[in-house]
Amino acid sequence: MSVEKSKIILVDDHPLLRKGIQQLVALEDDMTVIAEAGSGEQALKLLEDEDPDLILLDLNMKGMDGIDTLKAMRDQGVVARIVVFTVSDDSNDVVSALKGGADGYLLKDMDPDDLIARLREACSGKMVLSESLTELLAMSYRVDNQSADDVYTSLTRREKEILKMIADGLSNKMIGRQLDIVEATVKVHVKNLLKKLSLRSRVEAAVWMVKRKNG
Amino acid sequence: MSVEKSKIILVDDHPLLRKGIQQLVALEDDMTVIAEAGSGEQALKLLEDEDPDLILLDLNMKGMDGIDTLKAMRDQGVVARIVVFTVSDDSNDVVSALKGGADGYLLKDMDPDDLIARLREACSGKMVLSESLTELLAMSYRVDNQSADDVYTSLTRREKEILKMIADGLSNKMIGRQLDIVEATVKVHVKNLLKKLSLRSRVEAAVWMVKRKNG
DNA sequence: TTTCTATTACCCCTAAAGGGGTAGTTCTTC
DNA sequence: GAAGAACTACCCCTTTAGGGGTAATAGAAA
Repeated sequence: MSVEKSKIILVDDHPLLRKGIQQLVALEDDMTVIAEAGSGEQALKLLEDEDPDLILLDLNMKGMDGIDTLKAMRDQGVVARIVVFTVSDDSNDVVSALKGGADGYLLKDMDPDDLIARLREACSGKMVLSESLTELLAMSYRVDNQSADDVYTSLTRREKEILKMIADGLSNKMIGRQLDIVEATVKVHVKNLLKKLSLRSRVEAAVWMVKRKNG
Repeated sequence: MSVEKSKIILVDDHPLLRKGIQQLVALEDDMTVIAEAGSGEQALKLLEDEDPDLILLDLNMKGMDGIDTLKAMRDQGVVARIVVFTVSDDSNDVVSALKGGADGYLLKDMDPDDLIARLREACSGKMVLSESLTELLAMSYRVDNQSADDVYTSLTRREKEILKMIADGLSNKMIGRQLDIVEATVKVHVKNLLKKLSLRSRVEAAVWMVKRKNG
């Protein structure tokens, strides 16, 4: 009797990419794709019946996003190794995936043969990360120990209010008029929120806010 | 003698996706993938030797982006049908792709069988569009006559470069250092790009840029 | 050739931003 | 009631941003 094949589940909303990986895996004799899901919800349902060794999970999906799916899987007690497989090399995504219990983070932009090798490593229990992420991870630890969302909640009501207005392109004077306080007071709030967010200018604050909302 | 197969070139920076499509097409007897490119530059070089009937082009690539590649192809006199194949359902992308001379716009998030059918239609000269884009196109005509992308493309190379840096939070002085030009010159470019984009400050410009990219 | 655009660099100026401080008020929390 | 956080308002100051102008240079287009 031959060695048991590693059972893999693919979660990605692109049928084509699933097909590509599925056919790639099919060429190997030590692993097999036992199921596919096109959404987080579908994947969670699938896991009620299936017991895979590895789940390859896309982050950028319609509906429930990858990070939420990941967390839900862990909450559901899924013991399979979960490897995030995405195009995003945003440090926030990487960090929150790892904090959410991911066993790996691979970028889609990789060589097919490389992918197979990484999947094999992941099945054997190794943590797999794309090379280009190493530096990025180091950065994210150095720059902000505290995840982006924690920092935001540390802002006061007024600061959040003003941050939103900054992202709308309002000047301090205009914000003051809007809130019926003097410009000098607005500047105090801006000063404080920049410090809390470790940002150097209102431009960075605006970008931070926009990316946080829909990036 | 059998009918000639339609010759297809794939342009996408994800090897896996290329593989998926390539194998999918291989199952059909009326079309064949004759070449693949992982970047816009590579694709343009390829077209010096190859004469495909259809080019399937990803928008979101590293280096030269899809729209620029598309335009460059048309400038080079490429007569093949060019179908954009991407994840982006941003109306700006759709409009500028069509204005750039695309013969179709398909979302990656589609059924494999559907894709094959659409490719076949495209080869036969039909314009192919994903269903979900219809409403979006209507919207883009209703809301703003001048699409955001037209404005963007009206920027010079230098202005685009500086706009990106603004979105990264750099000050004029830092941009100058980066580009090895004096701050005063940077200010000239900022002044001009703000005017072209009808924006009132670098904060608005930064937000505009971020939203344009991933909003 | 001439014309036009892009890029560079400088002049002028005002407005806006940001960082430091002190200090009064209100409201909650211990 | 005391302590602390939040919000307000002002002082000081320097740096940055933005809008107007002129002008030289290089390269592409007509």
